[in-house]
Amino acid sequence: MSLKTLRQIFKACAEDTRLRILNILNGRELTVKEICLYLGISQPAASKHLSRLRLLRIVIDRREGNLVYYGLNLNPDLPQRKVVSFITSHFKNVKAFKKDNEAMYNGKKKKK
Amino acid sequence: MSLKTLRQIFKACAEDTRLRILNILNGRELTVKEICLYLGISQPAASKHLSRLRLLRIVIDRREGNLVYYGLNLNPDLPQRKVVSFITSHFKNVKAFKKDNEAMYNGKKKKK
DNA sequence: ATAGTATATACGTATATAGTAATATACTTA
DNA sequence: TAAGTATATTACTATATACGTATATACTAT
Repeated sequence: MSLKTLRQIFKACAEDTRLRILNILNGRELTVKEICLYLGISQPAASKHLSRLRLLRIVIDRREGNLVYYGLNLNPDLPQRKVVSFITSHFKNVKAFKKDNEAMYNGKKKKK
Repeated sequence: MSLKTLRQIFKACAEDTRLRILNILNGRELTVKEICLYLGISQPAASKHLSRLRLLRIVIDRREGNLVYYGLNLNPDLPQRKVVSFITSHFKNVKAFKKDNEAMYNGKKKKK
């Protein structure tokens, strides 16, 4: 693999909102609207971050009528999968991740 | 750990030169000058990248007379150590890394 | 102290990108 | 068809940062 690819993957993960997106997408598919709701971010912001992650094949999208579902790209051959698995498995104790998970299970925007 | 810390660590690793520095520092200490030589970069560039890695405690420095030796921070409790170990263990096949390793063993600036 | 070597910092410039607001597109339903 | 909902894109602004040049600091040796 190329240095450029490795750098791009790390860069894509080197941002708060995108890290939070990767965390809540771990193990499930979510629509853009749900992502906005759980993370408390605007729709264009979510869409732009998701676009970036999608272009790098870190996430994959699937349209179903009106909705677009996003999920982690689980292809085991891809280096991006390695990075995402690394994040989701080694950094579960990040406070912001825990909060987002709670917001997700409550099905509403996080309070604090 | 905080989201900010995680993001900063990833950001610090999301750059070609810094990735290359982490690769050649794996398993050894090098002076700034050696790093410049092996990677073919200017001294201020090396110094600035090293400064950034040092502030995040990804690398540690040790002055010996005129020289400053840099090495990876091997403290096993630090999350930054996890990230660096992940990079050095999972991405050995990056072409640029192999070239840099050859340049290092030849003790001179990489040719191509 | 002076000169020489190694390293760090400051400054200007160029580029990337995160955020917001507005608009555009895709699809559904009436 | 028109209206409504979901998503994507564009245009703008602000901030971050990578790079080169020049300069400053730290140390050694004479």
